[in-house]
Amino acid sequence: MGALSPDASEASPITTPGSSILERGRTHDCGSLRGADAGREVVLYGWVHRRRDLGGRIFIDLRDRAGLTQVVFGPDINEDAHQRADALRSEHCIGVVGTVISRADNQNPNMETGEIEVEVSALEVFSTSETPPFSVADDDRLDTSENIRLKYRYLDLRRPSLQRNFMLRSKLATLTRQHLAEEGFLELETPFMVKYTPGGARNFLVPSRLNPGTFYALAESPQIFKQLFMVAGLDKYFQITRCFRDEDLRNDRQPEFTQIDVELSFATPARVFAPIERLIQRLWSEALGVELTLPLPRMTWAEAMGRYGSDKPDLRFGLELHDVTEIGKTSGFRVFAQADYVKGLCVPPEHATSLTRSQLDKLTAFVKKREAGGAKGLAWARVQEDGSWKAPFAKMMTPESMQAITTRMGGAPGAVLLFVADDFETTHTALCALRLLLRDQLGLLDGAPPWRFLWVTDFPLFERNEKGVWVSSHHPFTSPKPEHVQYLESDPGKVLANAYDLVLNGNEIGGGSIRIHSSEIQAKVFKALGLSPEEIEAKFSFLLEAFRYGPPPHGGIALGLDRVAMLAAGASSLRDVIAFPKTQRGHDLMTRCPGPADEAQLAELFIRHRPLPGEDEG
RNA sequence: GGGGCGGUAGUUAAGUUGGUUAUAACGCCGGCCUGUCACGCCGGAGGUCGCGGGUUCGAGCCCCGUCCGCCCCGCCA
Repeated sequence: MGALSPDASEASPITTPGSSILERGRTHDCGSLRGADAGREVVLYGWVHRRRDLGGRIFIDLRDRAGLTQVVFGPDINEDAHQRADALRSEHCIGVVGTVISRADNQNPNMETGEIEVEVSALEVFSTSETPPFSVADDDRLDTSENIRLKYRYLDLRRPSLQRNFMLRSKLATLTRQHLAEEGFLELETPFMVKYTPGGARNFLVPSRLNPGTFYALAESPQIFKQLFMVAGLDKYFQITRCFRDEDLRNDRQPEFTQIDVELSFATPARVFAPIERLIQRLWSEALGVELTLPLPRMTWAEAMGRYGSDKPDLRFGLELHDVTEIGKTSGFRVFAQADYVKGLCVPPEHATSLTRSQLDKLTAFVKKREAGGAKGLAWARVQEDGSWKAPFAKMMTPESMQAITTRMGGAPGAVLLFVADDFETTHTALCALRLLLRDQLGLLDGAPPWRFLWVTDFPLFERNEKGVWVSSHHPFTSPKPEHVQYLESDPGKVLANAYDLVLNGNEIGGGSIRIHSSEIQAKVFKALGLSPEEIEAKFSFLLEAFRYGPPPHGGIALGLDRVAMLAAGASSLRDVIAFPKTQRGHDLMTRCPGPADEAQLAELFIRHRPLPGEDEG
């Protein structure tokens, strides 16, 4: 992995005193020498990973991004080099000339290059390093805070584990280009500086100096442009491109991120899925050595919500939701009888033993929290040996209903049943959150399959915003399923879309749709969204105008390269696969950005800053 | 906008009921060491307790404000 190509095939003997080791060129990287290379004279470049000074013998682990090689200094090997090696410290950047020696019975099995070491005949210190704020060499047990890492990002990026992430990311990007090109896709570019589009994600604004008082927006995605490529007949487009969204950040959300953006004409969902599945299969095969079977599984949004309470279910483990609403109606227990939905999880006996009373109380408190759905409560029951329930509310339930629920949920003796009874949204949100909490608390991923991909299809076309107004779930150009066009006016909530997400292990890694190419249907969708002709004209006139000139049926998808890389690398944060990420407050701690602009610059842009909160006017 | 956790030596952490010289580990510096591989041994240096204010005879510790980092909700595909 990540071999660095040599600058010279073999080290030439040093004939000129003082000749630079740099001039000679490296013969090998620090990860490639093996026993078979014994006897060669080599030139290596790298950083001092670790130093072990035994007095008459100084060992240095020399590091570059390809690996580590032990180099040895001694007075009997080379007096001058040994003396100068005395001053070597962590992270000095050096070059060495030396002879590869087989370590025979003294090999280090923990190192890839442990069969050999290099006896150094000449050392050149290219540059010294101050004591680093954290140890690059202690990569595997890194013990420092995120702000120190981000402030010294160039040192953080020296850590082998992060270098592995970025070498993997590079491979994913290269394979993506290669694969999509081979599938006949054109790599085309779209502008970053675009027209501001209200709605959807908040845009970053870029003031126009040439047009005072006006602004570009940084593109939140190439969406409209890729559709225009289709109108243009540049069928089968892709791009690995940056997108910008001025929204609050998360572990898996950065203000600028990279999408693998794809669009094709004469599209059906299946024609979008096929090349993307082959791409995913190739990425996993060639970058990770994992063979995936195609087609990837598919599930409708309704089924995903019903079985997992989520539109991005983690399929690596079971613990599915069971619907017992109907049985609840006649159960005698008013909480169940009066709820819109009663659904539950069945924790099997082998995991239920750790669910003590105090644990169950904690789970109850958890589902009541706002961020976990804000359910009114959690009802729990233990299935006894005879099939009866031990539950605080058991005496209010009819034996028949308890038996029916146990059967429905597959509750063996010893299992714990957990119920939420609430409206649709709360019930599913709470049980989804609970399911994921139990995944981690009960270790349900032990021995689970590592990669579970899923296409989630048939999303609702609209959802209600906080004001109860219908808004697009995806974006306003997403096509309704043909058989649902009839409900656009009468019952918008019932309309499903030709929209889909690609989910991996409970993470959304991509999403797309078949677009509307019919002006009549587009008009109906705009109408359902309550957009006036004036608004439509102001926001989308150029696209609608383009659609007057023979737009092909088309559709596409965008994959989040950062998230794909994060999951493929086994990283827990997007920051570990983005070279120079922002903090949760959008700061770059290394460059101290964002920062104020000086008055002259603002004046040139005809911008005056308003008083900040707490700042006096003028 | 909201909730939670955190900020003490270069780093990571401990710091009792508010009490006299703020501890430890790693790192760093000096010395010794020819087979280490997280080398070892001996010695040493190192502090704006995030910042500002307050309470107090006395504040790392209590109170108010503020900044920063992380996780989450809202927001965002």
